[in-house]
Amino acid sequence: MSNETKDLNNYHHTSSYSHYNNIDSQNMMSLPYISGPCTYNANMISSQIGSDLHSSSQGAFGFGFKPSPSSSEFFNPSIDQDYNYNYNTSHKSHAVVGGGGGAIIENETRVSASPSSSEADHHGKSRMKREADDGGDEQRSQKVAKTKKNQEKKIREPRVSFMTKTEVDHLEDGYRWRKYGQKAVKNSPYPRSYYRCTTQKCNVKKRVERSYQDPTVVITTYESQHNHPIPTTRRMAMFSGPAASDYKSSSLSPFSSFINTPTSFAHDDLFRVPYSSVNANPYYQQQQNHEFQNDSDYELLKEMFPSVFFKQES
DNA sequence: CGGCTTTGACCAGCGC
DNA sequence: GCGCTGGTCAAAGCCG
Repeated sequence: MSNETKDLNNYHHTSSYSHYNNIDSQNMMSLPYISGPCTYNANMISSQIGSDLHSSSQGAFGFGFKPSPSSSEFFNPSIDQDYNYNYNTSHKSHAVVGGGGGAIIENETRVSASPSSSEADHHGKSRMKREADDGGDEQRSQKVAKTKKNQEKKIREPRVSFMTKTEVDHLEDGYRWRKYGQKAVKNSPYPRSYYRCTTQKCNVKKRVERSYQDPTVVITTYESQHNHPIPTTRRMAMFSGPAASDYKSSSLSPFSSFINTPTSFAHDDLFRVPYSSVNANPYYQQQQNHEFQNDSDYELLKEMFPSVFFKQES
């Protein structure tokens, strides 16, 4: 058990509960009931992805979870668009996935589209603060001015939230993260941990918090996008994955930890076992059921999660 | 010794 | 204006 897990356990039953704090539950979108092989409803996802993400030139959220096979059961991706789009739809459902390994897994997958300005403000603020701190107190006043300027330009990073049913708090996703903060969340017994990608010039952050409603669920929110391949050092040895330079061929993705296509885990036996029956690959769904309404939906998903699709198409 | 976590302090936004 | 809250910083400590 990780230190963080111990800490989280210590926080248990220390205060009252509220909602998924930063996950806008009212605006979250859930996938319909799924039985049998879990084919992810890519239609619903893609229709929620904003054009900002779609038009991203940096690729996509190139990450994939590597939860402990023994403890992690499932995870759900949701997309917290975090832009000023108006979504009038709100669906909620549960999926019951019959696992080939014998496990029955119940999950709820939501796509969140909650516009939020405070986050971006903090994002810009912190960057400004760091710049100012590097230069000493003299630049502190400049920081204020910069901050005001920055507020005029509210650049919001795309965010993707995943709800993962796992005992592991910090899921392995192939990237290296440095924890830079932990905060107690209002009305939640579980703290929220803040991580930053350790790669230089990569400002991807992620928040990890355990759902108060279901302590077995970990909510991971990624912010921004990696501008570098998955590092090959240390943890990557666990993946037996592609070389860092071979980013496009990586099998690691938000989907890949619960997708079991022959190519997805061909090199990772540990991966295959716990997710052997779960197929949530949207492309797989397209192939099997032709449920994509149009090519743009598929293309959109491809941009969001290229590592899945490159694997599929290779 | 480098990388990472911990943790109290700080700051800005927001609501009252 | 004040208090609350979320997000971040950074010093200190831990660990391999």
